[in-house]
Amino acid sequence: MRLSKMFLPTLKESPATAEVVSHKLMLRAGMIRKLAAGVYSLLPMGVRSLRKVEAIVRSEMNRAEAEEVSMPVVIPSELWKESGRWDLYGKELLRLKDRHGREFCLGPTHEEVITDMVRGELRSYKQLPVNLYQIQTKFRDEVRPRFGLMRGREFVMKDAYSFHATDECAEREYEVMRRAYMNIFERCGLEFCVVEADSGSIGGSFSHEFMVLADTGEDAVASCTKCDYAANTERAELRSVESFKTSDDKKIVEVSTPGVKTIDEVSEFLKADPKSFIKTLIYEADDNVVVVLLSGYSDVNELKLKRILDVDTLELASDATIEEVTGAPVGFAGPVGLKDKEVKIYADWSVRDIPSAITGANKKDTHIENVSPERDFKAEYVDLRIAVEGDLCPRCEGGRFEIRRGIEVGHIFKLGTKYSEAMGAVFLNENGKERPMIMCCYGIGIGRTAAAAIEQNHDEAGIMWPRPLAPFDCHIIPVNMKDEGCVGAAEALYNSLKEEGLDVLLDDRKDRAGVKFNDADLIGIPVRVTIGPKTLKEGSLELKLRKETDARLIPKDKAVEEVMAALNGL
RNA sequence: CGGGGCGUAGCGCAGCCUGGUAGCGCGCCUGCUUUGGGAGCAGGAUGUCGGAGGUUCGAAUCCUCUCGCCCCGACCA
Repeated sequence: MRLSKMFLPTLKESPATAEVVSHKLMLRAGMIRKLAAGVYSLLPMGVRSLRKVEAIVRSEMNRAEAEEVSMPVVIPSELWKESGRWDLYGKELLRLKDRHGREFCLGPTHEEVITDMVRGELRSYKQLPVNLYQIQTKFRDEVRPRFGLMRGREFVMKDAYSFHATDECAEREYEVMRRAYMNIFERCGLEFCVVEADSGSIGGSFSHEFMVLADTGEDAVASCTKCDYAANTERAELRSVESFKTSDDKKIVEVSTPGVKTIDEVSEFLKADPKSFIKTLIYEADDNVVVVLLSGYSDVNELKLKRILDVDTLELASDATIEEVTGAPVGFAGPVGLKDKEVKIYADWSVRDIPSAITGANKKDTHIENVSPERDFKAEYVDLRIAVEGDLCPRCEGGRFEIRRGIEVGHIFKLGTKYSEAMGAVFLNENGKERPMIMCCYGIGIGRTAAAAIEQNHDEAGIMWPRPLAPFDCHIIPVNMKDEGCVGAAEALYNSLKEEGLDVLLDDRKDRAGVKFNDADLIGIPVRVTIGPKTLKEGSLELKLRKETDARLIPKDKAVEEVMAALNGL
């Protein structure tokens, strides 16, 4: 491609609204432009780079013998009503009506459509398994889209769905896909890790996320320093505490704490360590009220709580409910004495580790000291906290958690029969018995992967594309467009490299060298060849890798081989 | 949804408090010079000041409503 003819509007300054590096650089490098919140157009440079991601994804999916299909973006509401998600999915599902008033939605994910596609067609265990995928635009009306392609409302996703006759078969395919995903992200040149994850509203029995490690990541990953356990912190299990720490038998005493409510305030007021507090939270779960206890320094993991309670909705109780349950204003709740009120108390394991605790007294302006969990209240002990740095690993002896930030670029789920049962996707097994198909699904954010690659590969001057994702392989810069030798050599190299099958960018604009160099650094093509009159006189050109600071001279008549060699070394 | 902020030229911003005929830098166009890390000089074009209503002799500026965008939180495959 000739840069003089390319639609490549680069920017010197970052638009004010961009916050993260990948977003800023994608805007500056002329890859994307915003149309509305979370909705972007891809410019030629953006398309090129996303196509590279798609090509890698497609080739690995095909190699794993999944088959490509293409499903509609506009989906009739009936399918979503069948699965039950029309009512459960919430506002993220963009709903619309056609001219007849029939309801549709824009597909945020395609379990319903694919299930509808195979049911009726696949009737026998002999026709299973199948694995179908597509690369397609999705729409999710996110509450807060941000960071450009990282979290858009409209985005390109590769989604795959497999159908099986048996659990074993489903799990085998899950493993095949896990490997395919590892190949994909390795081929993209990304530093990533695979973690256990929560399956969220998509449902299912287990799932793994593929996380590109980057400080700007929206997810936190806990990984063991000793064994290979790694999980999203919203999922990470913690080591259980089986026995109570013995208390020293002091009697409970009330202390007056006028107007002092939060753990910080009370610990300051009583000159007590926050670790000796039991934090009491009151939740409304579906239609019930539950009380949750944690050690004073930890935070509740609402996903774990939701799973334990097996409820759809969970939120902190209103002030009125808290007063009703505890008999005291907000800020003085505690577990002691609550047993009369028919509320279920769940305590995190960490509470067992506090022999003599301070809690609210369920009485205005009052706390109590010397509370002994075993002696003074009954609770069900479960894993409820969010994992933090230094927590003990649940899987090995002596390992501890390390917490890092990650960008979720891929997610695979074993769904089980959630959709096949709801939608009647059944087959006949060897015994002629009707059974729901076992399903798995597998997703990759294409644009997000490209964005994550930039987060991981950039410097002050711009993008440093990993070769496999780069919009072009080689960038040729004739330094002076009025120098015939210079232009001639550039044209010749441009043509030869194209003949080698490379994607080549020739900066044939009549601009000064500085402009070209700065744009080159910004758009980040991995190999750059500079052709200037000075070195040309000696029969050489300059070859520079974007990731290295220094250029080296190469003989003009060996230029093609040198460029190929440099690319192969990347 | 709660809290905060911003909408003025393609981009980045000033002007608003204290009302008086819209400005700066970059970019863009023309010409000459320049040509190895975002050139210099000269000339030039570009605005429903997000929108609607109001106050006023007069509104980018004050008031009301509204739309859009961004950040933090809540929420979320």
